[in-house]
Amino acid sequence: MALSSRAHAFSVEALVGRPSKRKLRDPREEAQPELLKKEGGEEEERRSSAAAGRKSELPEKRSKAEPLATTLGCNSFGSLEEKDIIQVELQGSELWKRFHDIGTEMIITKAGRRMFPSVRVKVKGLDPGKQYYVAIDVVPVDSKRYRYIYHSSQWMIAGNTDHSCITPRVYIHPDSPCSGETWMRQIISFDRVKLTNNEMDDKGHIILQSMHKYKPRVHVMKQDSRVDMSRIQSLPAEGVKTFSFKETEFTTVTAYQNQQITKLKIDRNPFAKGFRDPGRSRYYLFYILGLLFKNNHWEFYSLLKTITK
Amino acid sequence: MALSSRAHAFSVEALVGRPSKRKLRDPREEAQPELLKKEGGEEEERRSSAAAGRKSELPEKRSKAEPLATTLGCNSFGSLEEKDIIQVELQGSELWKRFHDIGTEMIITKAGRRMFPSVRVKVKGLDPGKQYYVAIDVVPVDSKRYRYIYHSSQWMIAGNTDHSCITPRVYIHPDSPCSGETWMRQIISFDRVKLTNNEMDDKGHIILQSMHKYKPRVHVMKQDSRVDMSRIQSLPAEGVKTFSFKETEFTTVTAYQNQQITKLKIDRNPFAKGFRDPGRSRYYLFYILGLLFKNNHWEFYSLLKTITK
DNA sequence: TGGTTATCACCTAGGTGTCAAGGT
DNA sequence: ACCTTGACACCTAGGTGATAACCA
Repeated sequence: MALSSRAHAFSVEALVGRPSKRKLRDPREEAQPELLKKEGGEEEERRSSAAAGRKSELPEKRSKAEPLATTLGCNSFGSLEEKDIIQVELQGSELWKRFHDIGTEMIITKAGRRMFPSVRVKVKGLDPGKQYYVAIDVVPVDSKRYRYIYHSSQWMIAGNTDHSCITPRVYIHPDSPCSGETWMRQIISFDRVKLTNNEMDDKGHIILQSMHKYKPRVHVMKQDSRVDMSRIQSLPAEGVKTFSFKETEFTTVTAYQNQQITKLKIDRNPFAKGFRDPGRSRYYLFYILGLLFKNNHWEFYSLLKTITK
Repeated sequence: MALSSRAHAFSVEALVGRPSKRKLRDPREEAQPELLKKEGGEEEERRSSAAAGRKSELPEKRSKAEPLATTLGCNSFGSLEEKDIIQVELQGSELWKRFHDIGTEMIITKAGRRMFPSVRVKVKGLDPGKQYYVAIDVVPVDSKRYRYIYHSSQWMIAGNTDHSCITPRVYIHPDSPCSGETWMRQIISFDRVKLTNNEMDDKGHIILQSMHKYKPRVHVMKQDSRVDMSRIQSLPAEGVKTFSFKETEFTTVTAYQNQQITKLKIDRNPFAKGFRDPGRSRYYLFYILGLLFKNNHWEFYSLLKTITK
């Protein structure tokens, strides 16, 4: 029945509170999957010509036609039996770019932490009748370890790391396997992927090292009934189309370094709503209202329940 | 800012409250999947001999060895390439039986309602290296409509219904497809299946008619790469092993009829914890404590937060 | 010093039975 | 008279950044 000292400390803090400095910004983008943005998906390991086409079928808030790299090769999957023009478009790339301009950071924890923003894509050019797996992994951008310099708000190289001996874990999209038709009809979201710094992780999370630069990659694979894809932990050697997006690069951290990143995360991630400034901490609200209901705790509580809904 | 009249009505109700009549019972069973019980899985459409074996490897609270029907047929999947002794055991059948003895009721709603208890099974006898789908559906037990007679606490036949023109929807376990090895290593839970009375449901829920008797069936199917199993809404004609359990029969309702069922659900379903009697309704607790903290709402609130954690 | 960890208050998301109102 | 519906209080489950303690 004793008061938690932590709770009290927290509430005092809340009373002092910082004033609201939040900028007014375009809401949603991450929150509303139905608002699609067109962005370029760049195929990795490009072996064949890539057509840089312009895309503008869908309306955009800020019309920004970006070059869209499409795959036109005919050597994928080791056969010629399909049109073979697979495109992958990043969704919500406006938000990704906003983070990228600051220097995206992703928290990694022992238990596993989701990415925000999450990787969401639309795929085109699949054979509607065929079965595909869609997967994601995260690979190092370089072999450097980084350090954040507060006074200059910059990331500096702080050393070298050899990633070559670790094969990245692959997260297979839970809808896999699924027909090309179904994949193409929906936005493919990897919002449940978790990143961890625990090298002994046994929950299938993606294992990364803190203070390093990485980029997510999206893979599209045709079903191979000889392999139990649902349980593999690394990619098959062939028959895989791989895409990545410059704006999704990030630096792994165990605590945010750049406060602008923190602010943007709080602003956009619904789960961080509790840290958005105005009305921060119900303690304060409760305290003020408490003064108004000195003699009727019952109505006090009822009113609070109603207001804070 | 006005007080919700509903909220007030509810709180008055809470003050009056019913006294606790809850019986002391064995906790968990549904809540703890790691406590396994052995029960008989009875194959439907039995074409071949079934061995009624005794099972007692695992300890039971009330030792109750039940006949376990196993499938020994050799005509499944249209081939002889496997051992073909698939067993399916219902998990948590103690709880199912408790409900069954009263007369299990399942609520169905327009939006879809989960089952409680949920169907959880263990499968044996699969080919570890082969891929399987595991699915569930719910079929009528008879063609009768039922009515609950309060004063006699009994279900009576109230009319006839023709179910013959509707094919039941199938819910494919989200882990499907998966290797026999993986299926056999885990408890297969269908806790996310939802039942609905909305014939126009477009969310893939299982559509049932209220006031009718049904039973869930578990299906085990070998993967057929020619069919996109992930999207089918009805069972394939062949290559399917089907199991059901007498104790999982239930009557569909839109509101519970038998109060013993309500009590047992509240007792066992974690999501109904708010209706367990002692301490029911925080309103009451808040009110009493409010009297003790007449002059310090701040500590009042802090204390409550601590206690109600 | 600089990075990591566990715990916390605060959220989102959604599964319960209750109740009053609606429907047939 | 009996069944259905929708709003609601109350939960479970779990995703956030803040914070302080910890560690090398």
